[in-house]
Amino acid sequence: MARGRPREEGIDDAVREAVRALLTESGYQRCTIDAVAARAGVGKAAVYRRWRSKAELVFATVVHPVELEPPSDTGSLRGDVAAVLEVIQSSLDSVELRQALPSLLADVRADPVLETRFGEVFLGRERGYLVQMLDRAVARGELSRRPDPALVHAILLGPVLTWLHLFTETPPSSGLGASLASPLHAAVVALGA
Amino acid sequence: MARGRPREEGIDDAVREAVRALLTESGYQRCTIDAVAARAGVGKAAVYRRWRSKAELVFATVVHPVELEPPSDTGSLRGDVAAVLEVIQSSLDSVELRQALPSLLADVRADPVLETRFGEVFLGRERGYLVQMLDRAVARGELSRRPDPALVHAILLGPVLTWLHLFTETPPSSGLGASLASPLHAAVVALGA
DNA sequence: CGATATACGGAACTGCCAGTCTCGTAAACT
DNA sequence: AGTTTACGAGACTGGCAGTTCCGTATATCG
Repeated sequence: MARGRPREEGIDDAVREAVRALLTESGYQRCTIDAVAARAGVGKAAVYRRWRSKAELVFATVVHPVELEPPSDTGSLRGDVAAVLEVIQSSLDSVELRQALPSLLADVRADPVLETRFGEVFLGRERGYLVQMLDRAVARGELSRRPDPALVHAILLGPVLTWLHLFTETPPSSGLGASLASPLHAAVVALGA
Repeated sequence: MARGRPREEGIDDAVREAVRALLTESGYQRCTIDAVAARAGVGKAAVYRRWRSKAELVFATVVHPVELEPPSDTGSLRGDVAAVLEVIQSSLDSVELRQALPSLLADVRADPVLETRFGEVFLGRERGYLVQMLDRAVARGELSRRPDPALVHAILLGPVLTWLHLFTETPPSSGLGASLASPLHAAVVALGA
């Protein structure tokens, strides 16, 4: 049984909401813990009682809750690739995440615990889905052998990530995922030929 | 004519060398200006007289000097794509740059002047070369129309960048650029069909 | 009931680091 | 000789992450 005064309900959500608002309004650097606590109407200690660091708080707020649904079996590799690209893109294009990502990645890289968790939560899960997708394609006879999943991962995730975080221009009107689906399908096919 | 005591020769190089050493040994965060100045046997003022900020110093040390040579005309789109991938990869896989890039990108994003210069130096030049490559392919009849250069840029740069900065695993033994050449050539062909 | 354990907001405090400024001195120009 | 700018050294400012302490509130255990 839990001893002492229990954690107050609602503080977790209030803090996370404050983080999202401040990230959107001011970006990662000016989203300070003091500002977050003030905005949430909470003491700093209550924040640090729940998350070990700013990076962990932001990670838990904007990355962890992203539910990567397993992309459904669309019946063809082409359809599966298009679906995966949509999932990847939609998981990356929230305003908060685009604001936070460069600095967050830097901080995550500096914290071994967070780096491991990032690898598992973000990359590992996505990689697993890709393996399923590739195995289905092999079973259908669309690929003669299963290509290196890491290469496929880089080929599908890389262009989306790079566009959203390095390029300043707006994505093509048809949508980034849609524009990439056809060429990247061809790339995967070439890898598995 | 220059008034007053002239800048001392060699300080620029000594500082840049100290930056490279400290980035390699300790990473961006612990590569502090105090440490750089001490290592170079120089006062902090001499550093700030030459570069406006830490981000600008690191940028000038590890990004600016990267000479992106125009990829030569290999006679085929396939060869050109392979050559471009090699240039991109080799411009990104120095130890210092891999250590610095996440934090450097975050700092560059926060400084409008640097962000503009980064876009011109790094992205703009590369983009120009891609346009030349695509125009040659169209002239040869390998592509029926010139695809959106920004999409091609994302497709070629994205996988390399993502692998080097997000993935912890080592590149395939044949080399990252070589492994990506064939599938990404297929992607470009699909885009320009 | 009282003792204990944990939570709360508020605020003071530490430590690190980027960036600025000052001092005494040196090296060029006019 | 006088002016201007550079130099190393080091003091200083300011912002922010993270810690600690205070007075208080709320739970369980005996």
